[in-house]
Amino acid sequence: MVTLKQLAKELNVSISTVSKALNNSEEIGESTVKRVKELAELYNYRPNKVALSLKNNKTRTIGVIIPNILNRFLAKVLFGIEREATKHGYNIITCISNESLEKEKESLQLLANGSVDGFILSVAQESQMNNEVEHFRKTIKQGLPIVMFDRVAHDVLCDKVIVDDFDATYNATKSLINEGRKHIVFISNINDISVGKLRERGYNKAMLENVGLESFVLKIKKKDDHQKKIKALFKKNKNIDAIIAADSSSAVIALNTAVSFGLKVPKDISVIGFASKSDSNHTLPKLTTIRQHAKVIGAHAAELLIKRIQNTGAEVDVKTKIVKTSLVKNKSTL
Amino acid sequence: MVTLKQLAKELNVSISTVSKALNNSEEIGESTVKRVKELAELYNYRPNKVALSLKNNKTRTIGVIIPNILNRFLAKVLFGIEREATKHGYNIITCISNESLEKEKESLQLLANGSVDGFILSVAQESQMNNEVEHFRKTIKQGLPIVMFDRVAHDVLCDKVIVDDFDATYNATKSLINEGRKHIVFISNINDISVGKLRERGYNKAMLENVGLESFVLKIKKKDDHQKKIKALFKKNKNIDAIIAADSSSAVIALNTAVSFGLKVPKDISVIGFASKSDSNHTLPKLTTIRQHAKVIGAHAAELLIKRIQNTGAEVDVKTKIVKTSLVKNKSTL
DNA sequence: GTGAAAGCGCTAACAA
DNA sequence: TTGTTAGCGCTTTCAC
Repeated sequence: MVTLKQLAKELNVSISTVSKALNNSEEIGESTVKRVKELAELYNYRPNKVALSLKNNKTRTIGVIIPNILNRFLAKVLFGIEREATKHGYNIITCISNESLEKEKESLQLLANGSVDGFILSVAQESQMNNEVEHFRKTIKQGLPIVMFDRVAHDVLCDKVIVDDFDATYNATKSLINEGRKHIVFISNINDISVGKLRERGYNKAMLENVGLESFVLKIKKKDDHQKKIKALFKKNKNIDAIIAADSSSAVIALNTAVSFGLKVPKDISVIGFASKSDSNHTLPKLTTIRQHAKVIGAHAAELLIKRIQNTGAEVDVKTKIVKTSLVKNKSTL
Repeated sequence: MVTLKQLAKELNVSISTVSKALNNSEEIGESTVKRVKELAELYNYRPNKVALSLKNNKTRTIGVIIPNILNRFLAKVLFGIEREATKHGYNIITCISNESLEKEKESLQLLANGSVDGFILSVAQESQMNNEVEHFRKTIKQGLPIVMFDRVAHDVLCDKVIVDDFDATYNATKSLINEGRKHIVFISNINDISVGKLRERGYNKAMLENVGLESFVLKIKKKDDHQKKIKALFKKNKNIDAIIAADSSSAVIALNTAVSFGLKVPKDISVIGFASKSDSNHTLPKLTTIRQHAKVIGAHAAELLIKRIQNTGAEVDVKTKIVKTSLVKNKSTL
């Protein structure tokens, strides 16, 4: 990499002259500016990012801590973050907590050494289960803002971007009830995390509001054989006529299992699930889904963080942005 | 963030004393070391990463350029990279090229300003289609090593990690032939990229080797309705008894379509596809898959890059590592 | 055993 | 109009 020093030497001017010329300072003479710019162009000069970071005490880099990159929703949020960040001239350093509290803490600490200007994260399952939030507070106290999305720690004061999980499941369940479904089962593979619980509550509320309907919740644990559990459900309960799934795996497996059991979807049974467009394009019939607009969530998170980074001093109140889900009706419901 | 300067001031010693004490230099007196370390601990001192990077002209950061984060395989490789990098004390800056040559170039250029010590990347579709490699060469010439994985540019001199695409499809096709299948269709959604072409060739070779068998390739384009195309295939060709898919979408859709057409899988028809474990767990019957060991690929790529970064000067020959796929037989084949 | 000073690449206040 | 200097945080050589 060429440096200002080398350019200066070759041009027989001082370093600061070169710097100013490149930054279009009014101070420098026209001809000098031209000479400098030409040489810089020739050598493809780029200001050293590290030096700038040190000078400005700003890295223009965001730390993103994701619990699981193989989760389609989270990957999509990351995509949204990356795009928005790039638009504003920020890079992202990605860490994967792997749902582990320890790794989450480490990543936070490691990047809080001047590597990043702030964080965007979704809380690891383990952290949520243990209700551990001190590491977040500590980071914020150090002057590094955090924006949480999806799985947030409600008792940490910071910007948040969340989904209307409760309402989404409530409304989806109601739409199943309106179809005339009586035996609606809620299946969830994510009961340990905040959003999973919210979704269950939304379902329960809708069911409770309708006399004669009884809640029926099937919780899948990580170690369970997902397919087996759902097959067993169908075997034991022949009268199930609707499924609402809190996660895409449960939704897809439930739909495919129903089909393989000879049930007609959606005639005999409806299926709705939190899932992506791609999930719904892979099933036959196409799955009716609750879409979370992951990319939008990512973009909002990035935007909130960047605003906060650039507003240090001006103590703005923390914001919680709710990104509404959409119920996209496909062929797995009436 | 606390700096050495602040610690030095508070302790009434010089900055260099503090620095040496923290780095366990023999020069410094025992008691001083103790005092320094205690205060550093108290203030939770961490050496500023940016300053170190500037000093050492090394960032301990890897630039990763991924064409598409929503592709499960690529996401998994990223996971592998992140894990290996973290193990070696490296961070990763992730850029998503979105299959665009322009974005790929930009990311490369942007990060070549001192932000990273090297790159790991998989070539964007557009770059492969246009056979554009100059930006890679330029980056390498600038002294920033590149490791390519999966979709590689064969005529760029750099380390590579690839999959045995040709052999994998060849062998998988042979295993279908050995099952007694006669009408084996190859479906691909990735015919524009290098690996897609290799996979097709492997299939063709196996078919050509067996008299009486005829190649039948169905190419899906990005803008096509994936489900419709595959449905039409089954409608027009009632005698298809095996599918081999170059990508997971095609595999999953083919399997589900076959089932919905009343075909018994695997009695009437076998399905094999390049796919992940999770894909195969979502279908009924479970999909027989060609596994690419994405995490291993990521880990190898990171390892290769880090070795090369740390070996500057010692001009090691470029390596191409082939990570063998495994054919995991599930219930969609005999 | 401790400190001063230089230097990594850059910007900006100040001097000339 | 151009140059000198200091400083961002750190390490390291050299002096004391």
